[in-house]
Amino acid sequence: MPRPPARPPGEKSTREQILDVALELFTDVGYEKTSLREIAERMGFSKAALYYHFASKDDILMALHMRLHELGQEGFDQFESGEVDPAEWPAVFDKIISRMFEHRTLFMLHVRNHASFEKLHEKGHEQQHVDLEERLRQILADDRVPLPFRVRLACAFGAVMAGMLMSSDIFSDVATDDLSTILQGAVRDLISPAAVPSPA
Amino acid sequence: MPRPPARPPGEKSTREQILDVALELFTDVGYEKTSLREIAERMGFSKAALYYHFASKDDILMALHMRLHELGQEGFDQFESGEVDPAEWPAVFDKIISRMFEHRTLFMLHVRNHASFEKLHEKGHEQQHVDLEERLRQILADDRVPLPFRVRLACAFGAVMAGMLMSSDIFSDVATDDLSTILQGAVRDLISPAAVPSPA
DNA sequence: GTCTATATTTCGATAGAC
DNA sequence: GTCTATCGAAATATAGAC
Repeated sequence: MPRPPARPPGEKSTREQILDVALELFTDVGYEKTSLREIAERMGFSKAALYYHFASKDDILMALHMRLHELGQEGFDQFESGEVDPAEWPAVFDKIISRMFEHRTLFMLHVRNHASFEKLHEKGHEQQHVDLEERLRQILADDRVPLPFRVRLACAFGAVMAGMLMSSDIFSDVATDDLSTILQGAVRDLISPAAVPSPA
Repeated sequence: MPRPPARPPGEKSTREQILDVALELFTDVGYEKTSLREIAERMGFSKAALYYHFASKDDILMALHMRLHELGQEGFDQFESGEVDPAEWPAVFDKIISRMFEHRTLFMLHVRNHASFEKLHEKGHEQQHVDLEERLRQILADDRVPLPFRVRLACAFGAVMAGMLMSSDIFSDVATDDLSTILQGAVRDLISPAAVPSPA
């Protein structure tokens, strides 16, 4: 079989470098507004060269989608395995928040380009994988969990997103560890069982 | 002076109708992906007719920006007027959440098209008004307020956003009043003074 | 206020040489 | 793996009639 590497260790493949550049541009310029010419320019080669590494522009976006998807698998597996025990959620969330922080750009990419990702889903790019967003949707729609709890769970994700968003902006001075700790405390107040009134 | 109306009461002007259509399309298709042809089609007239009501595509987006901006003025004025008394914030937030809920699409438009709005700001579309986002930024950057509190304030906005996002999706069955109440409770847990540990 | 027709630009994608 | 050159599609915007 063909062996791809023969690359100095610790050095990224051209393909991965393209994805890094695309991630940055797509996130703060927007997917539609970012042209392949712009990506190629930053990479130091021509637009056509991109087509050696990716079949299309959509293909680049899809590759970034997979990055997040693989990341999310582990996190969500913890959530869904076994029974839903709300008492455990804060602890589980602590880990999830840390992981989200490490790859916050990836999350922001999705928030900021929601429409483009939906188009991707509709088009021929059918994949047999269960979408990350779809899994969250299922958890939030689970009738066995009281509604206030589920809403607060959604809020928790939103809160972390907002914190991450600001971390690269207003709170950029603050150490990410401190920020992460504050966020964990906030999420605890949101979804710890004591905070959620049980329905009548 | 010229008088515009002569329109049956309760009926919206063509300009406002265009904005309504644009708001919907920009929000769930995306600003860049939405073509003027698509807007015109829904309006029942041709693309060129749009240019009678708006100078450019950007001009439509700007008009929608102003809608949110006017909305935000009142809310933020409460926040900034007088001293910053954290004890009052939860009460103030209750009102703000209600207002945000009424116009949630407008907020989602901004979240989902952040890059496009930034472009608008850079371009020649200089306006003398203080941007809504800029005002929030200033509040969150105010050193007189302890950091954990400010981060939690950011979280509160994120939480409400997430709740609103889901309200048109997973929680679409739930009455908006119920949802609003749950959100208010969640925000209280996030930013009530008791919840925030005072710094050492 | 709305139309048809068209100018202009930009972009994604392909072909084929090296 | 990267290049130059180019095609074809689609979009914004304008001109001028009605």
